[in-house]
Amino acid sequence: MAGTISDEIAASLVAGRPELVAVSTAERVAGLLRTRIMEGLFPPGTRLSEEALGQALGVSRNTLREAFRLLCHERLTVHEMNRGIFVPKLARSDVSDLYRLRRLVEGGAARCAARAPTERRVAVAAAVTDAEDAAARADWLAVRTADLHFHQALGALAGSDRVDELMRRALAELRLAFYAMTDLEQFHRPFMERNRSIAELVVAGRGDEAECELSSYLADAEAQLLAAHEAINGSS
Amino acid sequence: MAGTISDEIAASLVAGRPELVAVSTAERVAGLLRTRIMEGLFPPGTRLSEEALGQALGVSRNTLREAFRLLCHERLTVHEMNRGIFVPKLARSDVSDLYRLRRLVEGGAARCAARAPTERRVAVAAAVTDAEDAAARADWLAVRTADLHFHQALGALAGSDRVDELMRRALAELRLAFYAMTDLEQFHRPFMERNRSIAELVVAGRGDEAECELSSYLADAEAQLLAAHEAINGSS
DNA sequence: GCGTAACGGTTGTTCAACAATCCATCAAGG
DNA sequence: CCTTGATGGATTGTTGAACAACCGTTACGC
Repeated sequence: MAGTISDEIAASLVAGRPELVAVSTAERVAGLLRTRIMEGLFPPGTRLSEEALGQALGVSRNTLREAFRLLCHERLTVHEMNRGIFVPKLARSDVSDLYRLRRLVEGGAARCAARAPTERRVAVAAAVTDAEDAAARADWLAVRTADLHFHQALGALAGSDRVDELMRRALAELRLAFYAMTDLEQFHRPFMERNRSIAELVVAGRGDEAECELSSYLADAEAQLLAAHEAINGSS
Repeated sequence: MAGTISDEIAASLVAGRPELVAVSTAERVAGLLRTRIMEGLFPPGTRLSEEALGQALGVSRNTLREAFRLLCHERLTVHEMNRGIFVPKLARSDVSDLYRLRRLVEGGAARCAARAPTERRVAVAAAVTDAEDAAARADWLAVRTADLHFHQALGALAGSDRVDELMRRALAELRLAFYAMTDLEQFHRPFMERNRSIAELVVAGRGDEAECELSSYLADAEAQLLAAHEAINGSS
C-alpha cells in the first residue's frame, strides 16, 4: 500500500475544483438550467420544451432529457407524464414543508456550534458581515445572496457533506418561492440584526440559544413568505 | 371558483395511489435497480454495464441511462466518466457522514414527538412491535426491515414530506454498508430493547429524552458498523 | 523492468423514426 | 348555453443505430 494514494486523499485533492473532474454534457446542461431557474429566468409554470431548449443549447433531446431528470429529482422542475417539464409553482404546503425542513436541519446544525471548528463558525459571521456590507451599498440582491450563504454556513456547522448538499437543494428550491418577493429591502432589512445576533451566539458556541433564535426567525420568515405568496396567487 | 376542485384537494385524491399516476419507464427501471442494489444483489464495486442491463431489462440504452442518472443522484450508484456506472463502496467517511445526518434528522424529528399527531407516534411503536415479532420468529431479515421502518417512522415525526424522502434515501444508501454485516442477530439483538425504550418515550411525548437516547444509540450503531466495515476492507 | 504504441470494448452523444398521449378545435345534441 | 364526443396537430416516450472519444490491456521494443 505504501506509495499509493487512498481514495479519501484523492477525493480531497479535487474537492471544490469541479472543473477538474470531467463532467458529462447532461450535468453541465443541468447546471446551466439550474442557475437560470433560480435566477427566475423561467417563471413558475413555464414549460421547458425539449425541442426548443435542445436547439437553443445545442444538445440532443436525449441529453437534455437526462438533464431534466436530474432537475426533477431535486424538485427544481416537475415532470408531468406526456406533458413535459415545468417549472413548479410552489404550493403553500411546499413552502411550509421547506421551512419545517430548514428548522430541523439548520436548527440542529446550530446546536452543534460548540463542537464545530472555529473556521466554520467564523464563516457564519463572515456571511453576516457580507450582508451588512451589501446593505450599506443598498445592493439588496447581494444581501439576498449573502443571506443564503449565511444559512448555508449554518448548515455546514453539522460538518456533513450530505447536510451541505441538502441545504443547497432546499435553498435552491425555496428560491422558486422568493420570486414572489418584489421588495427585497422590506423583506431582508428586519432580519439582518437577527442574523448578526445568531452569528454571535454561534461564534460563542452557544448553540442552544442560537437554535432558539433561529427557530423564531425562520417561523417569521415563513409567515412573511406565505403572505407574499398568497398575495400573488390565492390558492395554489 | 365554486364547483371547481383546488390543487390541494386534487393532490390528496391521488396521494398514496402511485399506480394511478403514470410513471415513465426510466423511473420504473430505476425503482427496480434500487431494490436490487439495496438487496445486495450487486455487491459494492460492481459495474453496471449499459448494454448487458439494457438487454436483460428489455429497455434501450438511452432509457437505462436516464434511470442511472436518477440512481447516481441519490448516491446509490456512482458515475465515473467514460468508465461507467458502479455500485459504490462506501468509505468510512461516508458511513460517518450518514450517521451524522441521521443524528441530526432523526434526533430533531424525535424532539418533535410531543407536537406530532398520535397516529405518527404509535407508528413508531408499531414498528418496534413488528421487529419484536420477527425476532420471536428468529427472522432477522424481517427484523432489519422493521428496524428501518422504525427509523423511518421517527423521521416522520417531523411531519415533512421532504424529511420523509430524505430518510428514505439516507437509509437506502446506508444499506450499501450493511452488506458488510453478516451476523444479523448479533447486530440487531442488542438494539431492540433500546428501540422499545425510545418508542415509549416518543409515545409519551418526551421528545428530548428520546433524542438523547437515540443519539447514543446511533453512535453505538455507527461504531459497530465501522468496525464490521473495517474488518472487510481495510482502507476504503 | 519500463515506457509506449496499437487494439478491443465501453461509454458519450447524436440522429431519425414511430407509437402514445395530450390539447385545441369543432360539430352535434340536450 | 353548456356539455359531450370526434378530429387533427403537436409534443413527448422510447427505441435502434451510428460514430467519436476514451479507458484498460496487451504486446512490443529498449
